[in-house]
Amino acid sequence: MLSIGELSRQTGVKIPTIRYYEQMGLITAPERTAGNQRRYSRAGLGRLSFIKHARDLGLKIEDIRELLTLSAQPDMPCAEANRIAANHLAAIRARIARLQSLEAELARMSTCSAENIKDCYVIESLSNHALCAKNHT
Amino acid sequence: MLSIGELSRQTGVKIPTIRYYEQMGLITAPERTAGNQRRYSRAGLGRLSFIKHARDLGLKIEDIRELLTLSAQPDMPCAEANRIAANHLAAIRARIARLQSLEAELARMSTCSAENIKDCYVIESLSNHALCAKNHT
DNA sequence: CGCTATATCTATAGAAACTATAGCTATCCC
DNA sequence: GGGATAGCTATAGTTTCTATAGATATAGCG
Repeated sequence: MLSIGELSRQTGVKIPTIRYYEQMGLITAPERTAGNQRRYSRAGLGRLSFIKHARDLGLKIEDIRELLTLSAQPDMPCAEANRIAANHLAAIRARIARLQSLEAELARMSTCSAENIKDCYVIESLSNHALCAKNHT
Repeated sequence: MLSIGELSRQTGVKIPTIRYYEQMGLITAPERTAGNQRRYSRAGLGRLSFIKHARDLGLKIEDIRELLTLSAQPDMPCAEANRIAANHLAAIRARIARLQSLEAELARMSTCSAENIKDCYVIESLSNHALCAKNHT
């Protein structure tokens, strides 16, 4: 049985965020001690880790809720889970592409050695329109 | 002179967002028509594009405010702008790495052809802890 | 010129996903 | 048993927008 603090340490999810998730119905309310403190089981840890992963990977709370609902029904076909994953795949590939062009741009920028702002790559680069259509979503 | 709607179309920033930026002091209040509607100059378009770029690239509003302030002082050294860019570079490289491992994971996931949830990659992958330390920030 | 469809205006509220605060209560450890 | 540390609830604040309502302006057409 884990206290909320331990659960937080083990999952990397902050304490108020755990309580927030409980309030949002993403995790089920855990047992309480006689003194009203939350005590989490191993299953609770697993579920929160699942949520943490999914959040880190950019899934929205509502998507996660769907996945959790799905995963609670082990005999349903997994097409729906696939759909959710595939949706995110497209979005994520777009993000990667954008970030990579940004990376190049920033790398160039941060080597700028101009003496003053008017010749600074950073400013110029952010002002420059030429690459908009290609680089941004 | 551009109306707010045209400015929105040309920059891809939504109208309420433009007004929000004005309220936040990121862009200066533009001229108004006799009937009190905003009319933007070419300079206004440039500035909003700058902001749009920076936001797309993940800079926080406060960072952008700093950059805008800096760029208004063309004789300052650009070390500060460099610092901001370099800061973001590290963060962005980390994000790219994470997203790439996610991409692989999702790509694998979304090819899942299990008949039902209990064998579905998507669910399993999100439940699996083994790769946490490596894949997530 | 007048009319109507479309665009803007302000002010306010709501959304998403947390994060922080205040004031009070449990637990743990020596 | 007494104090440090951790947890409780409820509420408010943060960030970056987005939506709505009700009123006004502007543009295009005949």
